[in-house]
Amino acid sequence: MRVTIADVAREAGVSKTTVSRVLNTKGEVDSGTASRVREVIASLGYVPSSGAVGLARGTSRTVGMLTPPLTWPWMGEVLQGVVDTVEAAGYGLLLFTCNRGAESVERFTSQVSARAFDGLLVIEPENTLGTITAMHREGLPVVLIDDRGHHPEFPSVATTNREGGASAARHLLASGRTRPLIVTGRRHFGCVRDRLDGFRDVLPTGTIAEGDFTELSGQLAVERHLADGTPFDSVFAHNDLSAVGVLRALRAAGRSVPDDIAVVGFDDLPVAQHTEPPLTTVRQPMREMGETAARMLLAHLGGTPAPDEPVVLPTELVVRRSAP
Amino acid sequence: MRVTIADVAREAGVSKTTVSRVLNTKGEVDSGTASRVREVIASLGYVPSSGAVGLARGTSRTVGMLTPPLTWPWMGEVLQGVVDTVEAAGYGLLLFTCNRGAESVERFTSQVSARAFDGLLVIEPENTLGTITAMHREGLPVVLIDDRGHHPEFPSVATTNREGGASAARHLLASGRTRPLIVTGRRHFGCVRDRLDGFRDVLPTGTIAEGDFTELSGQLAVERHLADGTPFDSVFAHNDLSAVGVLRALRAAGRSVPDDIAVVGFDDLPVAQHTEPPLTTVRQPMREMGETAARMLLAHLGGTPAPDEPVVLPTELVVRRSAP
DNA sequence: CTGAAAGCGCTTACAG
DNA sequence: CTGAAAGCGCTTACAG
Repeated sequence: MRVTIADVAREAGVSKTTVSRVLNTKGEVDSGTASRVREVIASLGYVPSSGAVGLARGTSRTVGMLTPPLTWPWMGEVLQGVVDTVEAAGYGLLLFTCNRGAESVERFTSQVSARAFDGLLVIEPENTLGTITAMHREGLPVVLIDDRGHHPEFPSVATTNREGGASAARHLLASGRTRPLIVTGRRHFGCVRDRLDGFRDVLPTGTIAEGDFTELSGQLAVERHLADGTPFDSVFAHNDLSAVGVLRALRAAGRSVPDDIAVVGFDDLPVAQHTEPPLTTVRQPMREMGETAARMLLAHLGGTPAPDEPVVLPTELVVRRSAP
Repeated sequence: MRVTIADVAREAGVSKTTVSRVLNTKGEVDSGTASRVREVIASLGYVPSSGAVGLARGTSRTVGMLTPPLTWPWMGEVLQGVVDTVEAAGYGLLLFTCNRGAESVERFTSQVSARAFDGLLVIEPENTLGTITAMHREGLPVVLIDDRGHHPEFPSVATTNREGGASAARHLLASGRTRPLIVTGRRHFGCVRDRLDGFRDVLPTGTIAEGDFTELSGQLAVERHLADGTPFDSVFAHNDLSAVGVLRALRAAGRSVPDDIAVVGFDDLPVAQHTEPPLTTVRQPMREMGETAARMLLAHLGGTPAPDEPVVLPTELVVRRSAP
């Protein structure tokens, strides 16, 4: 049988009210009584039922998190940052991915109405930004971890995409490269525009090839421009995955990296250390973004008003052999 | 204000009991009454509070999951398999990682006592198998996703490590390799012993180097045996990460893969497609293991007795250029 | 400093 | 087929 607050009260010879006060350290309890109650709690191994506490208090001490597919290469970092922060605050983390179409979005929505969690962390809500915005308007605290420049009407954490692009350009320029091939992601993403603008502020020359963040798109872009005869002495790929495709195509074409062509990526995934040659890249602080977003949400739940500007964490250029 | 079952009852002119029966499709309700209630539910946008339902029913319709660091390369696959299955069943998934030492284990333990979830999925519980076993004995349904051969006293899902090792050996033997260097993981892991045994059943010759599943350990093993003058015509690395280190060391030493030395890994991480040359490896069905474990746990929660043998999912040899 | 009682929002015998 | 009432395990005014 489960041990309840009533068992503790009986055993300690006090009321449930008093046990509750001890549990929640409400101060106004005689210290002798309090320590007696604490002893009973320990000896009985009593732990309050989270469901009952939640019902009585009207909060769940749980935050929800809605993510894109967990197999995305940097998801583990973000998630780890979130889990660590949430756990340390004594909150639970409820995970949702909604990657099975409308039905799963609906299910998620009803979890929100069911008050299964007090606040929501969101990453890259492909087609759900509208739904999320509606939930936020209804009063659900939300924080977005935003790699793509959505600029929502609720708090978010982002990174310095523009400065990241600029840092890549400065690095290439410093080693005398002036004719970059830029392999972007989809142009409708805010982060892609920012990375591109930052880069071109510094290095306005070169060629732009629109990719889609996949390895294949990096490979195809290089193959096409090599075939075209487009002259380029370097490549700035908007993410590491497409940079891997770039490296592959260059190797296949017999171009040496970095001697013929220097390559810079974006993200700093683990794979960046394992490419041949290892990839110079602009690091996104994914774990820190997860931690920061979780802290913002928890602070908001604790009553601190949320910042009305996105919180922006700095990128960092990581120099490896593909662009020394 | 939150819409409650009382609001629905009043609006529909019935008792809360009746609304509850409609909600839980208990049959014994007049179909006219039922549809009227359903209309009111829809028009009010009523969703039952999960906390209240959980308290009244004594279950949370939530499963917990305890994982090692989420940045491990194959965690995303497992987690995705679990989340999909759990979501589809209408359950929530509460995530814990306990990677901040004793304090976080304690916190996790108290979540268990708090009945925050009905059952637990566990991956690779480094130092927590004792705790978990105790929880299982106390009545918590548990399923282990087991990459390491723990053979616990509760249900688990595993993969064919022994046959996987054997398939690697058969493949190498078929291309005429007879002097393998085997880079293992830590020998106390059951999976390491199994992979080794399976391999040696087929190919009992060669040299064994104990590694620890890190890239560095693969690299060092090769460097050492190259320096030793140990003759080997192939390498079987017990995971892909150490295989990456193996490839790096071979390249640095000017050995060609696969002409001089063929290399086979284990796992089939995404990186296996991006190494130079791409890595032949034994695929572990991580996503399927996650799905299967989640299904087993849900079935158990639904009353089906759990299988007393581990459920074993097959590995598959994926042939790429490092060992054609 | 302490307790009796109401209430959080449901479900579930029990009675009709 | 339907409802009143008790109960799930807590918290929180309120009164003393």
